[in-house]
Amino acid sequence: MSTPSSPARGRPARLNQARTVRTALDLLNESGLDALTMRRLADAMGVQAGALYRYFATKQDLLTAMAEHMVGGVADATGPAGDDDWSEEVARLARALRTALLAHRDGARVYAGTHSTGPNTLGFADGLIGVLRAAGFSDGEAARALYTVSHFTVGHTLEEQAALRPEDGGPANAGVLREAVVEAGTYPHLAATLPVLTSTDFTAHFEFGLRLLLDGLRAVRR
Amino acid sequence: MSTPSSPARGRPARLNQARTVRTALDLLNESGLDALTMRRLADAMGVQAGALYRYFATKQDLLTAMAEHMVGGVADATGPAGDDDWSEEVARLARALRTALLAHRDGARVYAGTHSTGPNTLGFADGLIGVLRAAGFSDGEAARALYTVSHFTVGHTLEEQAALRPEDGGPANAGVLREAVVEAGTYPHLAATLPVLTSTDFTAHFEFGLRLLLDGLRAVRR
DNA sequence: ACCTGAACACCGTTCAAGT
DNA sequence: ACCTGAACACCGTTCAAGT
Repeated sequence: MSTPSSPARGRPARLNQARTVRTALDLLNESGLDALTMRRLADAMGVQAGALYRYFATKQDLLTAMAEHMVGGVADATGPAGDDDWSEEVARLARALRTALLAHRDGARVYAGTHSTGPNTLGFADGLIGVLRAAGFSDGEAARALYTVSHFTVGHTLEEQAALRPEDGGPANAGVLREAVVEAGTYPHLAATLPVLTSTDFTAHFEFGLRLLLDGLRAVRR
Repeated sequence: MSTPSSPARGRPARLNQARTVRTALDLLNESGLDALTMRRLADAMGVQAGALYRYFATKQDLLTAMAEHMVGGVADATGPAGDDDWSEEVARLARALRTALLAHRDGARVYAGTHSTGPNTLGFADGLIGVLRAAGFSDGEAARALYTVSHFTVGHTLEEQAALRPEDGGPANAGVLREAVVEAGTYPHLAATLPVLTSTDFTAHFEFGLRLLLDGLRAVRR
């Protein structure tokens, strides 16, 4: 974090961290992660690429700030009055994370490639662990359940967004898989389940996995 | 797949797909994914970078072949006589996938970034779905369970390997998280569970998540 | 204090030309 | 048929110098 010193002497800054992150997220939505370069971002802000390094020490730092911004509000995905049972609260948080990642092109890829310790990321983690601790899970169970839910959610959304990209995995992916399975003729179980495997109802896939995790947590709790 | 035509006329080839993939995996282990460039790989093979494009149309194709090679043998991770119950078979397959990804530096990152339709990847998928179908799960349940198990396993291993890298997430990560949580003073649940959250017993984390999924599958099956 | 201009050390990929 | 050499169109990052 290379925040320029506070007293506003000299020229008024044309750049700042917040505006840079917002512009970067706009550019991400328009062009995708592969096209998000420091030069193009600088261009979009009417500045030279080197100038960005006054606000972010590395591109990785910028991506981390973008990831943190993307999950803003996810931690607030708690029950209206908190009278929901714990499994519905966990489901709400997981769904909110997926939705937040889906809200930006390549959102899951950006999130998976960074490790924010900002308030949005930590707030989500604290909230999820808090729900489970309140429900009687041990510290170890609650912490590990956070990891399981997070890894599943990010892993799922990574695939979901990859399947939407034209280059790799797009509408083509289903065809490629079908072709490979049929051509080989040696994968009876893949052949039998192809309609489900190539379904684009990603919400159904996500909800199935989420249900497994919640049922698993119920079983663990005895 | 740009396999050069079969009849061996002209010069004997110094390059081929199999040797290139093996050398690339060696280089990956030595230097990591970020240092795996077409130029460095060509160098390691005593050739110019452009020559690689006779065997792989793009770097992405090379990475896909590497991913496919990495998970060789994972599909064979089935019971010694097949007399195990289905949940132990699924566990075996999931553990074998994690182990295969861990066997190469940045293995999960390579795997997550590609979509192989080779026999190792499809064999794993077919095997896992087959175990579940034989156990009485519906086609839809079996196919979706494959996705859930895969996404969790890859997501987990992605984090596990990120935590082992020095630059981002290494031994430093635990410290960074602790610092952020303590400094803010507003994350009681993270503070309480910090010892578990920063534990480097990744096998325990993985086994917990796997157990949730298997218990969830048992519940789904009624 | 903030940004420009220009450079450094690279990338993935293409393709005429050599052997 | 297989590979070289050289180029094209980029990258992230640094840093003296301007204002």
